Amino acid sequence: MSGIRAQQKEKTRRQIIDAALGQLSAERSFSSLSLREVAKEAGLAPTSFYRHFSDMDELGLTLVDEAGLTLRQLMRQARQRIEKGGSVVKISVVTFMEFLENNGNIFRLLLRERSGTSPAFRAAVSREIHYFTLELCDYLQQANKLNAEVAYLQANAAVVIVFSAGADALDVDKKEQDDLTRRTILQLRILAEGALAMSSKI
Amino acid sequence: MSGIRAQQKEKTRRQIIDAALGQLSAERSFSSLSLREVAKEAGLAPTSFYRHFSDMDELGLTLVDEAGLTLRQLMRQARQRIEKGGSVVKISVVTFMEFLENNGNIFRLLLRERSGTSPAFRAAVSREIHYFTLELCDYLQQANKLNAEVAYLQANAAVVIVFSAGADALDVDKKEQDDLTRRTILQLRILAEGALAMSSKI
DNA sequence: TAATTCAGCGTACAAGTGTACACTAGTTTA
DNA sequence: TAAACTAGTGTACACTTGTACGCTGAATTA
Repeated sequence: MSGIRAQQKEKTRRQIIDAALGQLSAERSFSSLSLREVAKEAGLAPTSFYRHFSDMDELGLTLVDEAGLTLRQLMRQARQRIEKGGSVVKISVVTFMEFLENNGNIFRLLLRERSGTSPAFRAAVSREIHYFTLELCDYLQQANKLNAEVAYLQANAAVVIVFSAGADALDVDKKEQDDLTRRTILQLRILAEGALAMSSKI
Repeated sequence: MSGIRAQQKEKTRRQIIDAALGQLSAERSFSSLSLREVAKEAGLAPTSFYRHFSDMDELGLTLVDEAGLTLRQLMRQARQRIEKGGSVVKISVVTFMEFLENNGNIFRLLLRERSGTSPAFRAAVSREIHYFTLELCDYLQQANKLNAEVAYLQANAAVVIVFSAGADALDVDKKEQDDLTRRTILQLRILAEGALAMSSKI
C-alpha cells in the first residue's frame, strides 16, 4: 500500500512548489507569476496544474505555510546558538541576517503578501508572524519577568523592527548590512531597556 | 502666454493620476493596474496615455511622489495639533490613524511598493520615508537633547512601529483600531523611555 | 483478469495586454 | 494668414493569460 501513484503525485506537487519558489526574486513577486509559467518551470502542461491546486491563490497560501516553517526553523537555529552563550539580542539579529542570505525570497514573499491584495494571504502571513511574535514573547516574559502586556508589546515591536531591517538588508551590500545589523541591535537594546523600565512602572 | 494647450495637457495628466489613485484599493495594487484600465478610467484612448507618461512605471513614481506630499501634509497636521498642547506621542498616533481613514490607499501604495519588484519604486518610497524619519529625528533631538545616533534610531524604530500598526489598522474594525492605537502609543512610550536611558548611558 | 480511476497532455478559445502607426483637429508659431 | 506642432483617436497586431474539454496510459481496485 505504498501507493506508487500517490507518491508520484506528491513529488509533482513538490515540483510545482519548488518551481514557484525558484521563480521568486527581488524582481519577481508571487502575484506576478502566472500559472503557465509555474507549470512550465515544473515541467508540466498548464492544465496539469489543476490536478494539484485549484488556482494560484491556493498555491500561494501553501507557500506562505512553507515560509512559516522556515521562520520556525530560524527560531530553532537562533535558540541553539543562544544556548551556547553570548548576547541574546546580538545572536538573534545576526542569525536573522544570515538567514536572509539563504532565504531572501521566502522572506520577500512574507513581506509582500503581508500588504498584498488578497485578504486570505494577508491573514495567513499575519498568523505566521503572530506565532513568531508569541514565541518571542514567551521567551521575554520568562527571561525578564516582565508584565504580560509589556512583554507582548516589546516582542511585537522587536519583530517589526527586525523585519523592517531585514527588508532594508535585502537591498544593500555586505558592508552596509553590517552597519544595519549593528543599528538594529542597538534598537532592540533601547526597546528592552524601555520595556524593563515601563514594566516596573506599571 | 497662458498656453491653452499646456493647460489642457496638465489637466489630462491630472486626470490620469487621479484615475490611478482612484483605482487603488485593498483589493487592487498599483502593479495590478493596466495601462488600458487607467487610460479608460481617465476617459482617454489607451495610446493617449503615452503623451503623458512613457510607461506605467513613470506614472507609479509620480504617485509615490504624490504620496510623499501627503505624508508631509500629515506631519504638518500633527504639528499643528501638538502646538495646542497634550501628549505628543498620543496626538501623533491618533492623527496618523485618522489620516489613514482618508488616505488608506495612498498609504497602501507606499507599503506595497516599499517591498515591490521595482528597484526605482523601492528607492523612491525609501526616500520619502527617510525624509519623514529625519523630520521626526530632528524633533526628538531638540526636544529631548538626545545623543544624535540614539535619536535617529528611535525615530526610525518609531516610524517602523507606527507604519506597521497602520498596516494592521487598515484591516480591522473601529473597535480593534482603538485598541491598536492604545498599544501603539504604549510601544512608542517604551521606546522613548529606552532611548532616554540609553542616551544618558553612552 | 476486467473494470475503474486519475495524473498528465494537447487543443482550443475568449479575453486582455502593450504599443506601433497613420490620422485629425485645434493651438501655437513665424 | 500660412506652416508647424501636438494631444488625442482608432485600427491593428502579436502575445500572454486562465481554463474548458476530451483523450491516454498506467496504477489501482474488484
